[in-house]
Amino acid sequence: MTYNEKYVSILRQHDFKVTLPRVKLLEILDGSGEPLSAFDIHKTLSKHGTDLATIYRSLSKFVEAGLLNKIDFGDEFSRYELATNEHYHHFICNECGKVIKIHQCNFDKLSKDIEKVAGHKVLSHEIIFRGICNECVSVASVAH
Amino acid sequence: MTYNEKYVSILRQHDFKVTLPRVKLLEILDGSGEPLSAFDIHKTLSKHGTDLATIYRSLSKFVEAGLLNKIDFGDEFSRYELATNEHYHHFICNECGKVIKIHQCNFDKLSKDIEKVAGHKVLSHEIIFRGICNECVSVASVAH
DNA sequence: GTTTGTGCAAACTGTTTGCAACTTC
DNA sequence: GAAGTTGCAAACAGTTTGCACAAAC
Repeated sequence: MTYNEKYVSILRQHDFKVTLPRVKLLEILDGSGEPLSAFDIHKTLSKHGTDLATIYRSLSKFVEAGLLNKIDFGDEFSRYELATNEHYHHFICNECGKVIKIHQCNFDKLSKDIEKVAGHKVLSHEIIFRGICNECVSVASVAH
Repeated sequence: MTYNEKYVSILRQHDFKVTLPRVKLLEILDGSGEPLSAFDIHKTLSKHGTDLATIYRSLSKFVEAGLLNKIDFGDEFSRYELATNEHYHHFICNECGKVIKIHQCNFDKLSKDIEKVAGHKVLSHEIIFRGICNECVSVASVAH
């Protein structure tokens, strides 16, 4: 079987065996602009006969290997996205549920402040913004 | 039965009937410096014969009423804390697991930036810091 | 041929729900 | 006494695990 070379080489680099469920899983996550749940991925992968258990097993191995990030928005399930070098956070639209990347972040300064004032060593931070996305904002203003 | 007047009046203010599980639940959360899970609360309340289901029911009603905040740190369960007017975030120590309130926050500015640049209306934000707390930092430095 | 991954079914864990009995107001 | 709350048991949803077979290297 011949797979998309991009994902094959990612898998090889991490000493993972190359299988259809894994290649497709990476392809799906890479193609999606948003973090996806195991269920989201299963919607597509089940067409190839792939089981949810297999998806969960790959997801957790890939997170462990640093290939994926696991994200928790406080709703029913965890979501996963490809890990990159970019530093960003997530904005969730209250209206449409869309998840948007936010690149603005002034946290180096804030982390240093916390370290100085309280003495805690800050190693990482996650921010979740909630509100109304630009598209839903304009829909609302037209409706009125 | 006679209960701590503080929690009785909170319940009355929100039109909740005053019962032992509810008064004690508020008392436990108020007494704890940290957000607690339903299980944590059950550890104490089960001594009075209170069921986990009752705790979950009260927690979700209280969250809905704005009395409590529900917090998700991405581990197995949700945590709850009394809602206050203070604005703060959470720091989780990687070593001891302690949850510490962080009052520093420069987000009004950042939120305005996001609104200006991307057009999303930011209504709220949650930040989770992770690292090593001041106590664990000093233990580590002594150990070396 | 050894190691690793897979599908299937069953288990597990945090949370929710149906219901009849019981409290609160 | 009407409305809301409780304990118990059973259900539920997302996730994990045991196992025998199969694919990757």
